[in-house]
Formats: sequence, structure tokens, C-alpha cells
Amino acid sequence: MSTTPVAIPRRATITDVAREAGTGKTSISRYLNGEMSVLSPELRARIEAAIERLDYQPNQMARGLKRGRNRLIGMLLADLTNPYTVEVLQGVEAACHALGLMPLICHAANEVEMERRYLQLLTTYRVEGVIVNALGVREETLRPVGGGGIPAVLVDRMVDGLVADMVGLDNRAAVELGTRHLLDNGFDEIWFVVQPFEQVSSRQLREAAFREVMSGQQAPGGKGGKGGARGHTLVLNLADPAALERSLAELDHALDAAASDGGRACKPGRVALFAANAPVALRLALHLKARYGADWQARVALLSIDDPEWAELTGITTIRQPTYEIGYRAVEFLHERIEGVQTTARDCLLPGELIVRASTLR
Amino acid sequence: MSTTPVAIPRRATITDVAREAGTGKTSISRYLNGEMSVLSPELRARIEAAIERLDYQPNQMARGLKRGRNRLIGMLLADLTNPYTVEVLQGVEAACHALGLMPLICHAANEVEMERRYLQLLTTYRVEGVIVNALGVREETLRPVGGGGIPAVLVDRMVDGLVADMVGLDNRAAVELGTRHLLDNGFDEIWFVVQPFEQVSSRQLREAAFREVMSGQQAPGGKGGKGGARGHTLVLNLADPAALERSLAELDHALDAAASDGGRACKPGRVALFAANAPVALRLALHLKARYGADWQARVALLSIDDPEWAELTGITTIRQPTYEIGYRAVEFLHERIEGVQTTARDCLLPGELIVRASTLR
DNA sequence: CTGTTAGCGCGTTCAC
DNA sequence: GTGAACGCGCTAACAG
Repeated sequence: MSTTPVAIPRRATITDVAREAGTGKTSISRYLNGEMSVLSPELRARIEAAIERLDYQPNQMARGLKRGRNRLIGMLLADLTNPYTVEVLQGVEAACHALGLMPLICHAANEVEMERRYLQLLTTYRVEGVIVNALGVREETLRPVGGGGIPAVLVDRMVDGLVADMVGLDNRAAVELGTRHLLDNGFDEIWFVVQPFEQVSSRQLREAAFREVMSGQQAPGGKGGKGGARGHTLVLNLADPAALERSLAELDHALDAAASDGGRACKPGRVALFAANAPVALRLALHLKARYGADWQARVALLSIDDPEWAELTGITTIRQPTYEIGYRAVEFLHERIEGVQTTARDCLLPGELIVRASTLR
Repeated sequence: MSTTPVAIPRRATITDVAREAGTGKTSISRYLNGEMSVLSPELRARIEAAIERLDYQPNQMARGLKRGRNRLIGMLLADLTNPYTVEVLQGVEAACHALGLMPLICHAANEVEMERRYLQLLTTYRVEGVIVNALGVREETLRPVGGGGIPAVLVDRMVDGLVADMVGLDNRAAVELGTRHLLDNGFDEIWFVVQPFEQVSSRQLREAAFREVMSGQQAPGGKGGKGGARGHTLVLNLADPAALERSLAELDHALDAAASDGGRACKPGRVALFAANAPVALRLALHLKARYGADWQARVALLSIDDPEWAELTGITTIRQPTYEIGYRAVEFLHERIEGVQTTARDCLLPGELIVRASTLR
């Protein structure tokens, strides 16, 4: 196989085009920037031809260097494995596309160290702004509203000590929606299951909202126990196998107790699990299936925030987040900041949508 | 809220650092590039201090402009929605990290037009190479081995008329593995279900391999019908609802026929579905569940290439691709090409792993 | 060991 | 209308 080793033909530069078109760089630059009115039709045609012939494409890097802006924005993602993230990304991409931005996607894969490094890398590439779905940033790199640093918009989670625009789910409303649904359907023991939430604002909010709704429960008009339902919070540390094991065991005990409970509770199926997000829901489902077999759904109801692809297949009830819009809005916010908007930090809380499936219907 | 509008402090440049350290730009540059041996400890300390004080971070763009290489590579993805893609991405990220590369992730979202635009954009940013998980590129932009253009490595799918390194699953072996498993377990009617495969090489290979294995089947040593199993191919166009409907209806007919079949086939569960990838498997599962109810698995067996998160939950058998390694190797290949390696195009076919679950055990 | 000089590819005055 | 010259932030000879 002796392929003639063709030397890589250096990409044409603006200078090459100028020479080819028999003119100066200035005119080419003007052409590229659409200042057509300042070019004689004749020159314009020559330029067009030259560009075509050389297959010229302006070097964005050089442009950015000169102009001070490169149309790059950073997109810092905590976990691409979570379907939520991918969906948000779709919105981000669409918006970027519409606004002529190019997103640099950085995947921290749930490691704070990675996150730090990526943030630094983005700085280094002089991105004009960052959309942060953080896991632990407390960087000075980011710009608090009105301060120095690089403009940032938060998605789903706040960052300690950073006042910035933020867009995400209306957690309070979403949790209330889910909890009420469960109460209305007569579940009198509800477990809210969530990953360790000290560091993640959205998890905190969800858990707090759950406790609040449970403690303030009213008889919703006939159906459901009149305020008698009990709520528990279970923390599931998906990253720590040992701790995970313990939590799951705790859950098992509770489930057993509920099943063998005397009185009216002998009928199974009065206990429901409310997963704070899809990864948690999956872990729960896997565990329950392993424990109770294929028809685990007859024993426990499962409701989850997020609507992963397997939800429909398995028939669990979910609260779908407006992910696409979240991503889209985030970019819009960022774009405004980049353009210099100076308002105070804004919050954009979008509503979730309850999708009722068999799991929670009794 | 009157936040004092702080002017964005221009990021420090190498010139600033030089001034601050009372020296010339060259020394700073040397420091940055680790040429420590050429710097007096004293100067070095001053530079260090100055950098610290100014929070200086070299501008990658400018570096790239000068050096002619910016350490950027493009990663063109057909569909981030497919878990396969995300997994490959993890490998890519790890490898990039190890090699000091920065991947620009572009998501075509199954639209050829997007793909074209992204490819052009990448060119514009002067990426040093591209990893392509294509859907329809036939671009001249890409460099065939030994030709001009930008170095490219293919993942999972070939591209018409482009001779380039490629890494992916050993489709032939994987399909054989799956098919044999089904035959060994006594299924005598197997449907290979795949998306339209004219454009996608991996789908073609899988389908062809299936037909080949089925036509060449031998009595595998006692178990299974002695070469009597029948194989069919069903094309599922997930993008076209109407066509999808028709295909599914065809499948239903076949299933009904098999069930009411006289002779030995009256025992249900002799028919198995072999999904060419996870999206297909999901669609099938959803359909079957809608048609036969929660215990659809008792009626039909399902085996799929790809091992999505819901596979374990639902108990279907799968063939897991070595996704992480695929991504990793792709970057390694690309890196070599970037460094100027001139060998003929290489293929790296990695083996899949059969994960047997309840669905296909009879 | 260290500073000076000349570009990398491009945009932008500012004269012609 | 058009082009020359300068500089963006940085690296790479080339002197000292």
C-alpha cells in the first residue's frame, strides 16, 4: 500500500485570498464581515471566486484574538450519564445555534477535581461565558453579578457564594405536585429518597419541600388519610457502595414492617417511594426487583422526578422536567450577560409535568 | 440593588506579567513552557510571583495561532440520546485528558444538515483532528489516509469513500455470539430488528452477519433444532411514525402466527427478537408491553446489542459493547495521525460481551 | 542565562 | 472604494 504521501496543503489564509483576488487583505476582511456596500461589484466577484477556488475559511482563532471575542461558551456538566443532562444539552445546542455561539462541552463525570480543571481550561480558551451545572464549584473564576470574572449562568443547582442567573425546575412546586398525587391516591407512608444533599441545592430544596408538604398536609377533600400519612427521608449515596447497602437495608426493614403491620395497613401497597431524580429511581427499581421479583410494583409504588426512557416501559409515575427549555433559557440569559446586561441576578423556575402511570394508581 | 458596576478587569497578558516581573516576554514564555533549566532561580521566582499576583493564564488561542496547533480535536456525535454515545464519550474524554487534548463535542442530533455545519465549524476553529460517529458525512473536509484534509478517525460507522482509521465493535462476532445463544436456547424463529441500514455500515454488517449465521447454522451439539430455525429481518424506521407502525404490525402478525401455529410450536416462547441496538430494543419493548401487558417477556424473548441501563431492570439479554475502550482507542489513533503517523488505514474491532438474562433462557 | 525581533492570521484605523 | 500599517497574545529564532 504505497499511498503517495501528499504534503498537507496549508489552509489558505486571508493573505492568500488577497493575492489570488489581486487585492489587499482589507477588502477580503470587509467581504467576510458582510460590508458589501463598500465593495465594488467587480471586486466582490473576484473575491468570491478566489475564496471559492482556495476553499478559504477564516480562522476563528485569529479572529477571536483580534476582536476579543471568540463566540465560545463553556458548558460545564456534572454528569452526562444522567438523561436530564443530555436533554438540557439539546436545548443549549439549539439556542447556541440560534445565537451563533459554539458550546464547549465539558463533562466533569461527577468529579470535583475534573470540574476545577475544566473551568480553568475554559478560562484559558477565553470563553465568553459559562453555563454551569455544578457539583462543587466555589471558584473565584466565575463572575458574581456585577463583579469581575467570567459571566456564568447556573443550571439546576446554585453555587455557594455566587450570585448569578439561574434556571431550573421549580422544585417546590414539583415536589408538591408529586406528594399530593401520592396522598390523593391513598398512600399513607411515603419515603422521599435522595442523594446526599448537603452540596446540591436542588436536592436540598426538594427534600425540604417534601418535609414541608408532608407536615402541612390537609385532607384533600375525601380521598386519602386525613393528614395521617407519614413521610420519611432516605439518603442514598450512589457513590458509596457500603453506605448504599445500609440505606437499602433500612428501606427493606421499613417495607417489611409496613407489610406485616397490623390494623388497616395489612393491605400491601400503601407505601410509596418518591425518588428525587432518575438515577435514584433506577437504583431503587433495581433493588426492589432483586428483592421482590418481577412484580415488585405490586408491593411498592414508585414516583420519580425526571422521566427517563425506561419509565414508560416500567410504568412508574414521573415528573418530567422542561429540560429543553431549561437549556435554552440558560443560553439566552448568558447571551444577555455577555452582551452586557446589568440587571440583578434572575431566577427562572420552570414547572414540571406530572405523568401518571400505573405504579401509583391504587 | 445598586451593585457597583465594576469594569471587567481585562485578563492579564504575557506583556503585563513581563512588566510586573521586570523582565521580557520571552522569559515568561519559557517559564510557561517548562524550560526551567534556562532560567535563573531568582528570575523564576519573580515570574512565579508575578503570575500569581496577576492571576495570569496564558491565552490558548494566541498560543495556537503562533504554534499552528491548538490541541483541539472535534468529536462529531450522531446521537447523544443513545447511551452508547455517552459511554464512548467517556473513553474519549479520558484519553484526551491523558494526551492533553481538548475535545470539542458536536451533537448532530441525527440531522445530516447539522453534521455538515458542525464539520465546517470545526474546520473553522482549526481543530487538529476529528473523531467521527457519522450519520451521513461524505465530506471532502476529511482526510483520507495519505491525502489532504483534516485527520479523522471513524467510530462505529464507516464513511463512504473515506479510507481512514476506524474503531468499533466486532459486529460479525457479536452477532454470531448472540444468534448462537438464541439457537442454543431452542428458539426456532428469530427476528433480527434493525433501523434502516443503507447508510450505516455497522447496521449493514450486523444484518449481514445475522443472515450468514442463520443460513450456516449447524446442530450445535444436541441442543436446539438441528438447523431448522428460521431467521427474518425486520426494518424499524424509528424516525418515521407511519413506517414504524407498519413494521410493528408486521411483527404482530408474525407473533400471532407463531403462537397459533400447529405442531410442536404451540408452546409459546420459541420466538426471539434480536435488536440491533438499544434504541430499537426500547421501541420493541415498549410495543410488546403495550400489546401483551406487563408479562410480555413470557411471550417473546428479547436480545439486544448495547446494554442500556434498563436492561438489568427488565431482564433482557444483551451484548455489551466495549464503549469506553472504543472511545479511548479512537483518540489514540487520532493522536498518532496528528503526530504524523503514515501507516495505511487501521481497523480496530473490539469484542462484545454477552450478558445473559432471564429473557432468553427457556 | 536573557532580551530583541519578527511574525502566526486577522481586523481596524487612517490615509490615499 | 481601496490598501498599508499596526497590534491582538504569544512563540521562535537570533543575538548579547
